[in-house]
Amino acid sequence: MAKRISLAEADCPVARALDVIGDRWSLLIIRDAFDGVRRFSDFQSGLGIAKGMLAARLRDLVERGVLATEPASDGSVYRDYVLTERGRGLFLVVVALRQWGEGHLYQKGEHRSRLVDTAKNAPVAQLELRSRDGHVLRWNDARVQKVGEKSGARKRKAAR
Amino acid sequence: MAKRISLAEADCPVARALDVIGDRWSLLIIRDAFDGVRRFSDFQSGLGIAKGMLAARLRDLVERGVLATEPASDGSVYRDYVLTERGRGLFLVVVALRQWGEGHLYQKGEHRSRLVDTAKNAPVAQLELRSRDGHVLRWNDARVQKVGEKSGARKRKAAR
DNA sequence: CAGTATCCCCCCTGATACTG
DNA sequence: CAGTATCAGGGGGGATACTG
Repeated sequence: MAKRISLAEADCPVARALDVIGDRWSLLIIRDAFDGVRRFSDFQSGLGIAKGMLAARLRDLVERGVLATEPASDGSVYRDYVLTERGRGLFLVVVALRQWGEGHLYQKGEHRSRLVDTAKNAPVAQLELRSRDGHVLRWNDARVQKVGEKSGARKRKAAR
Repeated sequence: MAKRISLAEADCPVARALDVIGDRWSLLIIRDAFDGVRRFSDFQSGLGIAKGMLAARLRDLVERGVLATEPASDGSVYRDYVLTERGRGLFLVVVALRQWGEGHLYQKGEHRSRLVDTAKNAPVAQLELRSRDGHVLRWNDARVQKVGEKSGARKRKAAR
């Protein structure tokens, strides 16, 4: 009894997303994958995660189509773990988390890192939500509606 | 032995963020808080979460400064749970997750919801990472550097 | 190096019952 | 309604040993 509730079929994209990457380790693995980490031991030493845990998380992420295995790029007998298209789609999630962490989870004077635009080498990249005509949207400006729903129904971001 | 590793002091903003909201429920609670949910039972019925779990998660989120309690707005003896400044900072995280879930976790033809700009009532809001001069950054365009670090050191998104 | 296997503890998680 | 208390199961999570 008391089986863990699956969010995979929830009628909310946020819930479905959390069903896939809503745990302590998955997004850290994905963050490292964005950094170019591909090998088991590199994930393991970088994260300080137990090998069994790492193997389980990698297996799940592959199973859910976020990562894929391919023959090792260096010709060894082992596998590389690389982001799929679906996995690369998580880029903005990682950036958003990073931005929040930088802005809200450090003490004054503590060491921190920052996203930079490699073209300009300018440390200024900033994640923003914009409407199509270019103005920045804040929390109060955005709501959720069902696709195709007419503007009459005034639900506030229901999406349940 | 084998104590759970805390990520709270990790030297990576993503890890710190996950230490706070890296679990199955926190971001769903926060999503509902953005929707205007403030009461215990509203969270509970909306999420289908066990009461004990919900109480624990709410307590943690308050403890970590994401939510705050205040006297109930309707004058009852109970408390409301509202987002703090820090909590509101998670808006883009929720939006990013939503966007990813919408784009990658639904079958064709399945029902889905969408973010809209309430000013225009246009269902087109899109999260993007832009450099300060306005061009959209993709994964390959962004790296992480330590604050103040000169452009010499060519680490790819180290941030460890 | 890249895992698998095993052990084991703790805590996450849900269910139910109880209180004011 | 808004929780707290308690229970029970399973799996997260780490450590270590083992295999190819």
